[in-house]
Amino acid sequence: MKTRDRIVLTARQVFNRDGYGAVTTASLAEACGIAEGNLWYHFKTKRDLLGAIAEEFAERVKARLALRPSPDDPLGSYCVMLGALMQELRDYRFLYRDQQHYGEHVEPIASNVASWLVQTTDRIEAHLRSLVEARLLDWPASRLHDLAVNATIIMRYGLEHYTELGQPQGGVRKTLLQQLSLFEDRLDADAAAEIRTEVDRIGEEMRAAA
Amino acid sequence: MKTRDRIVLTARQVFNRDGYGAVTTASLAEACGIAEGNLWYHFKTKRDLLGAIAEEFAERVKARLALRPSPDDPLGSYCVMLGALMQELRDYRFLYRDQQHYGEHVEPIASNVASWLVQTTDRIEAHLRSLVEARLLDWPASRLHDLAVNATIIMRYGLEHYTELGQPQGGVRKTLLQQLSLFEDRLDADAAAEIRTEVDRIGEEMRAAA
DNA sequence: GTCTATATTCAGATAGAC
DNA sequence: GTCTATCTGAATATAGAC
Repeated sequence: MKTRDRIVLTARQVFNRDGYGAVTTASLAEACGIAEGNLWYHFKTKRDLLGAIAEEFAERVKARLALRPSPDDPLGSYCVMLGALMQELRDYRFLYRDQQHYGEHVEPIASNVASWLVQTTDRIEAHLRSLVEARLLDWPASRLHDLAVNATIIMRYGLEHYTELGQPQGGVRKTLLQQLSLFEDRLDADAAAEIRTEVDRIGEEMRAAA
Repeated sequence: MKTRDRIVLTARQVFNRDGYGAVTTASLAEACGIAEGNLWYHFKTKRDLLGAIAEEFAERVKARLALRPSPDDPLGSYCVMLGALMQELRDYRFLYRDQQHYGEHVEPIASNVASWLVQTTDRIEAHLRSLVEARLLDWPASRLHDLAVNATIIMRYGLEHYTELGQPQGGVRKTLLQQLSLFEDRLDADAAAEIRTEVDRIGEEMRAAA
């Protein structure tokens, strides 16, 4: 693996763990196993390194927003979207969390974050509507948007919530189950069981890769 | 107003606006209209100043957690709790938001935050149960806890959510309405109307005091 | 209690050898 | 491309006069 790529990867991990502001270039170089000066060869400023991570992030967001509901398999495609969203939230957690600290002017995030959030809710709403159309979910169309907004907030902040509770272990699974609780009672029983199975699988998979 | 109190008040405001880490002691002194050296007379370190704010905060949390449902007026006492919670979230926003940056070791927050959060959910659940018992809300007891957790997350992170959406104006009102959408369809129509009236009042009051 | 002047610390960044 | 040595600037904090 190229040194530059290793820096980007390592930086993302330590930023997620310790926070962008708390990570010094000295400690980052040590974590990468290179001299601090070498960092400045690959990235002219700490902010440039952040920009490289931000571009990676933008690609992931775009790919995730492309995950639309499939008419053949509304349940499966919904679960795929859930997995991609939670993985993104965990892998780029510091970007979601430390905005205040690294400042608001990191492109391409700054000019897109509001739009991405709107689209995220929009996709969630589309998936839920697809479940309604397949008669797996009994939910009035007029209240679908509110449900999607609630699901967005629960998932967006779920990991932070369980960390604050002092129970970060299995946060992905807990977050997804909490989101499910928004509408599980109106869900077809078999569909609910299938989602729960998928949630356990996603939670397990992401616990392993943590 | 004593200089010390003015420092604590001003610091809270600029920390909320700019973030704890982004506020330098120089800029804080300027905002207070005093010399920087004077700051060090009143507080030995920046962290001590943070501690003073944190103690104020702890008092507010305790007072808010004491707001239990009243059997005489379940609806009114619920609305009072909502108002107190949102005001606390807005007045001490940076404490909720910047934890990563100021570090986790600020007492009395560090050792209490998890417990406070549990109790917050517990109180919300008690208020909702009280609405159920008064037959104003139709909600199964078995799903009451999930509802309370969802309401907690929505309110805890609502202001951040609308800020991220680029729509911070009226965030308190929007957050409370979003929380209401979790269960409004199962709520007695008159009760729902009364809550909406109160939400508008709280939102207006807190917009004025911003 | 409040001020001005100064000290300390350290993170971010540069220079130049290898 | 990587290293060591060094610089700069800003933020926190101290000293001591008023």
